[in-house]
Amino acid sequence: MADNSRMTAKTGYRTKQRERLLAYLESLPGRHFTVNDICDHFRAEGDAIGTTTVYRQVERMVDEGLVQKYHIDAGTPACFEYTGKLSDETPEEICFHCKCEKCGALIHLRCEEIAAFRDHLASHHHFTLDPLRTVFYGLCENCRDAE
Amino acid sequence: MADNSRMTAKTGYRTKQRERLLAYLESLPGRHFTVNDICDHFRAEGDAIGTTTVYRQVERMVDEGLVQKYHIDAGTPACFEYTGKLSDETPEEICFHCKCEKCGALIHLRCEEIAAFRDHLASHHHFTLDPLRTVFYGLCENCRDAE
DNA sequence: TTGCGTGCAAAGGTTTTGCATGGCA
DNA sequence: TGCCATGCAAAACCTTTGCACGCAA
Repeated sequence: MADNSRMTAKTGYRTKQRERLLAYLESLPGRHFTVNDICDHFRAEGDAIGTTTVYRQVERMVDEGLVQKYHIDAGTPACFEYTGKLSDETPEEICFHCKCEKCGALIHLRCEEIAAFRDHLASHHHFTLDPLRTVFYGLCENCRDAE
Repeated sequence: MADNSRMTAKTGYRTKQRERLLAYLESLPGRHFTVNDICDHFRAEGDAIGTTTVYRQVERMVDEGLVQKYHIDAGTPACFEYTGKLSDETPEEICFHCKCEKCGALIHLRCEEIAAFRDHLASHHHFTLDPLRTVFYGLCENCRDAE
């Protein structure tokens, strides 16, 4: 590890597909996409990008820190979200996810209490919470009221 | 929905496969299994249970609240853990789970900050957190130090 | 020119579904 | 008896890999 700001190691080519993909994800920050969502978008545009390419490029962007990958549930496709390059020192910018067990709604959360809870876990229970992997399950407002 | 304490609606049959499955999971509480693990166990015993049946029974147990389901990574099989029937009305008895992504350690937590965080989610974000389904992923003390 | 990127096809693995049979109540 | 549960086979599904061709540097 410990390779700092230099990313000379492996920059990769700037292909047309990568540029289009990046521009699309960048245009909708904070929104979640599956690989299928992305492929559908470009197919609808009339200039499709191969599924394999999307998988490989998105994986590369995750490695580069431009895109976050979330595993919401087994059996469902992985979700990707453009966040831009985040510093390791500003984890507060990362948002957590709440998933409704009933209607399946996915809610983004970014508040101080969560960060505080994370700090509590670290300081009192020596557990480093991973916001990218952790999903809070429960009931959203509508589904709770409907019960 | 709104079927309260009566579970007369759908109790299901008590088949031999279900009893054996339940007895096995019950005998190793807190340990997690994949469907394949379970099938291998019974195949080794010489009296196999069909994969489809295991999937269906385990899913039913999750619905009944006897078993908890979570997944570590996309592309890997889902994990199941026997927890027994927990009451919805006794949150003090409910503990949260932290799972180390590296060594797989499962840590049980029960502290006031978590309850406070849960209240915050409910009052400020209108989200009712389900402690039985939610697993916090991250790094345990040892694995974090080893990084 | 060199070598990575692309995309089709096919494989890999997990989970679900169709359907005939068998067992519980 | 009626109906659910079982389990085999096959499908559906997400993701990865092999390989020939094309494009960036």
